[in-house]
Amino acid sequence: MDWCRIDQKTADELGNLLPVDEEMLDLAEFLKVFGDPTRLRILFYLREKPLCVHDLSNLTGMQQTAISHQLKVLRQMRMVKYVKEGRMAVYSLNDDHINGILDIGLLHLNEENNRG
Amino acid sequence: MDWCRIDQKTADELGNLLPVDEEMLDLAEFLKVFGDPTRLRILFYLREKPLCVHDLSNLTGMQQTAISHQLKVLRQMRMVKYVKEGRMAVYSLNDDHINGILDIGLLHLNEENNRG
DNA sequence: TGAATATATGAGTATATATTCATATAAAAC
DNA sequence: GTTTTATATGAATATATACTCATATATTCA
Repeated sequence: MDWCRIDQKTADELGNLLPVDEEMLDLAEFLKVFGDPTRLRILFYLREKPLCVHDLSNLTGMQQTAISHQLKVLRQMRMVKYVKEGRMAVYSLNDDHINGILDIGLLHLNEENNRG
Repeated sequence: MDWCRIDQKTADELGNLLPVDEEMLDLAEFLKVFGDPTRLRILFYLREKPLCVHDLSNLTGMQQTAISHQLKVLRQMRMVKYVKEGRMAVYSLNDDHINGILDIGLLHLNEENNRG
């Protein structure tokens, strides 16, 4: 084997600390959701207040269909839920980890902004 | 205006709670890094131990060039740093927020796995 | 000096994806 | 019952991106 710095035993130990491949794919798929500004905005709004599609569309300045498509992604990842009120669908957050990640994101932003 | 549920005042208040557009783009770009399984693996390995490119390549089972390309992304986002040791480049984490996000990711994974 | 090793990078390619447009469904208003 | 409103969705398109291949650079070793 041609390892620069670590031996097989160390490699095995490291490997055991990580999620297995399938879990890693699931995790990447979950975290990928946070990597789009439209979805981020939706999540930031919903963390403040349950909102209907039309309001999210107006708040973000995006077309209704664009919002609906992104809400579908968020629904499929079980990150939001909704209740029907008449012809409206009122969406809200459905995953406790979203707030944690958004908060870390804000911390990161602040530190980046306070850089020389 | 045609808001289903909220008025202009509420909309303005909500808007003030969110990062402005440019910051939102930066934040999405930062969080997007976590949305790829190869980069995730690199980050999980580096959080345990500084490693050279070749070891990361062996540990992940990815080609050296693929790892180098991803390390370039991570460098440009200032999420990793490296020191040259002879002809090796030993990489390590360079952002305190990475661990927080990875930890939340693991929590999320566990909860998803403990579902019916 | 020449060969091997470690890393980086540009080009090309295949795939993913975010948005728009057209349209469907369903509830409310008239 | 027809129109309007709220939402969802399939198709098409444009863009982003992850990987591979070829290759360049730089260091170590013989």
